Amino acid sequence: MGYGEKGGRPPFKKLKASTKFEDPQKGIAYDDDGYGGEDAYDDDDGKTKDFSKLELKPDHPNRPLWACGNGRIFLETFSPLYKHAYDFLIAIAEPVCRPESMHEYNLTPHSLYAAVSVGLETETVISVLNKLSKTKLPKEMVKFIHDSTANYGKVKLVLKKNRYFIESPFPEVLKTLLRDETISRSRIISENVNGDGFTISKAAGEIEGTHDELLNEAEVAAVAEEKEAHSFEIDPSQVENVKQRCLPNALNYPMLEEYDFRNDTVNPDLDMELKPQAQPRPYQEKSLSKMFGNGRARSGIIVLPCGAGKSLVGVSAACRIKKSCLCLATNAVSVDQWAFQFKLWSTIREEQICRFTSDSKERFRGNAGVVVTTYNMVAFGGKRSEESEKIIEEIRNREWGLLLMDEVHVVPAHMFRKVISITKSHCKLGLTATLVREDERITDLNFLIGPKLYEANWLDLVKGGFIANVQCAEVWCPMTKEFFAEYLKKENSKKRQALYVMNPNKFRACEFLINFHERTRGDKIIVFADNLFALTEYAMKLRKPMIYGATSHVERTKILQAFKTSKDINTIFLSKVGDNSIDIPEANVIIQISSHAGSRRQEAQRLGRILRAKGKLEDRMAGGKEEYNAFFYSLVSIDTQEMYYSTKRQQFLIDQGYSFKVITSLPPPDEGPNLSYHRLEDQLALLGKVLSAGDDQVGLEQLDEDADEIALQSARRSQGSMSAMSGAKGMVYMEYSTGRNKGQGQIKSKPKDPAKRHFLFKRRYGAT
DNA sequence: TATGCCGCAA
DNA sequence: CGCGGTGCGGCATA
Repeated sequence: MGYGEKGGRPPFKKLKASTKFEDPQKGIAYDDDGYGGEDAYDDDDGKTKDFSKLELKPDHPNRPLWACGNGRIFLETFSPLYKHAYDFLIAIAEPVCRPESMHEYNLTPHSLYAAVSVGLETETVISVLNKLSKTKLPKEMVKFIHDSTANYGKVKLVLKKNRYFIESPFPEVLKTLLRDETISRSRIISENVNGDGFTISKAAGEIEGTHDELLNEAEVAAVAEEKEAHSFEIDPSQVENVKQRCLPNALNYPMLEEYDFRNDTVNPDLDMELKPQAQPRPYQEKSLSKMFGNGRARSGIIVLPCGAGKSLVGVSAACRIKKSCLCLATNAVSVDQWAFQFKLWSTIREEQICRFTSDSKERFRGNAGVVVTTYNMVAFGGKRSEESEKIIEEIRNREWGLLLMDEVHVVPAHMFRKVISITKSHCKLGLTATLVREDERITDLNFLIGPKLYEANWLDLVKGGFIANVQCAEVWCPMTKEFFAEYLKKENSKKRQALYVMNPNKFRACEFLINFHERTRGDKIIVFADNLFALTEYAMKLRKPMIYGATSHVERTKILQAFKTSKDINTIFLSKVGDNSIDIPEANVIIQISSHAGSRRQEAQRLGRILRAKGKLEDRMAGGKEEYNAFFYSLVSIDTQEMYYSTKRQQFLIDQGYSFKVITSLPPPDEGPNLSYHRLEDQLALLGKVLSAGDDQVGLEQLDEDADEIALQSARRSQGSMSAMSGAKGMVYMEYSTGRNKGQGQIKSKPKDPAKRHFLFKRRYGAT
């Protein structure tokens, strides 16, 4: 009995025969590839390191993949099959980490869901994986793929004449779904039903000419399968709930949403084509082929870096569907840009595209058109002006062919739910530069919009010359003695932040970098600071223009115009306003002097600002052979909290495939006297300013609901001078504050964030 | 009566 | 949790 198994397949002997490695663990442990050792994967359950089950194929050097039993897949980027393998992996797995020579991917139920959504079949996934893999696929992996995909693609959500239907070729599947309480409650009983209570219809489907070779077989099979479809109707307001019930973590019949736009005779056509000069690049074409692979429009998300031309993808999609399109952006500026892009790339007529924002309420003529507006306008729940009320009513009542959603990663999930419940659309396309978010709401996006259809690899786009080649560097600035002494004294995180951001050595490094890039390279520089105080101090001292929230619209455009055109304005300072929507293609250097506690999203966004620099830069540097044409610096004060956050952000960039450099000697010693704050007394003056400003803010923060405290604070502030504020007195105040809290027993009900607590108190509170 | 600017709310 | 965006009402201007 036991012998049968053993005799059938002796894995160890076979392994030894087929490789020259004596010890399989050592042989495949990547150390020889300089892959960074095993420590990086300690978070795993340990299976990653257990390579004993892998059997190397005789021709393994020709195959680019390592597949592990726990769902991890590693891809050698130097393989001649890299391109094929990349396209395939990105379709079936989640990229974890994509450095230069080795990519890491993870198979998840969601990633496999996405794979099936773009038309891949279970057996295709397994056979292609097997073909690319250096080893025979682990049994666990094959089983996992089978288990995860068995039910995918069996159920569809279809919008017909403003009514939603759940459709499937398998009536027994529909019965299974209806056994779920949520779904059966959402059902609407309609006429024309058969004995099972389902409507039967012909589900026709034609295949479009161009195909991805990998998808071809699967698609033919898929189309052949659906000769007739059974369906039942559901309540439009319950669509999201029903979708959620169908997800892999619940009933596990994820619904596909596809729009058979060519056979939609109910909704009026919109006459628009791509202009001949609009030539999508290969990766843009690829995104579109994933979306339209089977002649219908699939809902989902396309991930392209900023500056890689997301808008052309969006406009192209709208031009293929040729139905009314609702385009959502994050703010009014972005709305203008989208309207402009539609006019630029497509033949849409002026009166058929309109913007809907607080100050431009346009309406399109005829029975179809494109409306560009913001998420806020659609989701806004408060009282609207009469005009807005009318337009929003039109948006509600219309059946949209395409719901085009820009920057889906920045929109809160509840906003999406609202938008999607308000609008009725056949197809939803989400565009984003990154799916990384601090909160883990990505999974929401998966069912609110659809699976990820395509994700471009940044490094490949760099190599293809489509986006700029960026040098990322972290500049480590030592704290000056005086600033560090104060830093150690402070417990309040606000004050500490002020100190490490205003660190004179950081300022000098910043000044040096600006001078260097302005004078020796003729670059255009953006300096980012989250902290308003630091932003103004830096900008004033260096006499550079700055833009923040309070900067008027007129002023903003004036500054940006000067930055773009004038030879004299080469550096601008931006607050968080610059993170989104301010479009500055001219800039090719970014310096961060402070950033939000390790927000990877912010990092990606800012990096995106300079990625599009490519084309123009080449003109400017004609002849000179530059390896890098864009620069991204993060300035960090050594031995402060910043160091902790920066690790997180670094990891993000490394995961994205950027090499990271740490610079420790900026500014160079001989630059000393040429830069600000060379003299100790200047540094001390700055310190005084920081301390008093910090105290002021602390005061305001503590004011809240307590009247006595307000009186105390204003009295304290009226003492004014910085000497009264600094040193011992500041400490006295802190003790007073914590002591009071403790006395009233508020610590239990309202504990302070551990990170902000003074290290001396941490242990005590933690213990109780 | 149309327009632009400001402060407020969530 | 602070900062920024957004729509809207109110107010003043021409």
